[in-house]
Amino acid sequence: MPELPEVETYVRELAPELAGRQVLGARVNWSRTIATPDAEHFPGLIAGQRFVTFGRRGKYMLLGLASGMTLIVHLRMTGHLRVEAGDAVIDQHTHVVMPLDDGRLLLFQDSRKFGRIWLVPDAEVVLARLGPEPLEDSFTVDGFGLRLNGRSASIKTLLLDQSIVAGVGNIYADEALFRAGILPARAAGTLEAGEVAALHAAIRAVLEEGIAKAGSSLGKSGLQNYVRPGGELGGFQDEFKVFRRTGLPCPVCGTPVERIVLGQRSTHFCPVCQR
DNA sequence: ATAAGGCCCTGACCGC
DNA sequence: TGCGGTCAGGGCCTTA
Repeated sequence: MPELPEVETYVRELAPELAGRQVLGARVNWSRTIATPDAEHFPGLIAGQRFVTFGRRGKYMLLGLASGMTLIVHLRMTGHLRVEAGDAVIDQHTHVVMPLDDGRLLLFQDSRKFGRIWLVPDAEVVLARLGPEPLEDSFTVDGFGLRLNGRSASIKTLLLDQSIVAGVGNIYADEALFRAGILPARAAGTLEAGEVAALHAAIRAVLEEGIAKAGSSLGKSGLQNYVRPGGELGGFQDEFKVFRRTGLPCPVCGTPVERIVLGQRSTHFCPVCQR
């Protein structure tokens, strides 16, 4: 699943491909992909726009345009944004086709159709609910602790809440909780100060390691939820300690990794190393 | 305000 | 081999 490290990799690797390129127009094959404006008006509004800046906020890709507008892309589960040759085959999963001024095509593909695209004058309107960026100074131990204080929901559930901290998804939540030695089912408000600090540090560590490995590529047999824009796989899936390792030995103590469901999400942990 | 559950989607997988 | 049922899950929505 594209989470913060995967989206960061996307932005870094797409930037050199798109910098200075102009979009000539768009064909929308699945209208719900376009969140803002509506799919009918999107082609006219994107035509003539030129990419100048590249950023990320949480799991949102921010493609800044010379007009001052921002093309925002959220890949959700299975979205892919890639630049391909002008004669590339447009398959049934390609929901938006944007020809570029160099003859290539910017494609948005998404088999699950959960991904969304916005073209807006003010990106903040779309991003308003997001909590702090975990790798920036605005994400502090104290602020994190305040957000968890008094909450009865499980810490795992709150790590997935993008208003608590932006960019953490199911993979990095489980891996961060393992590294911090905290059981995912713990009520968030019961974490002690030392545990909050350990989790804060673990979140940063797993995200940074994820970025260094260009993200996590996983998928059931062949179908990858995430591949880098150029088609290569990420490498962080080989570093998982607990995620999707149910029944396999904990790399620290050898106890079989357990799986439970929290907040309707698969959750993996070591019952001995995590307390 | 918080917590819990449903919904959107489709490909992979499982059991019969 | 074919087929129906189940699972995966990010973010948003509704309900209590």
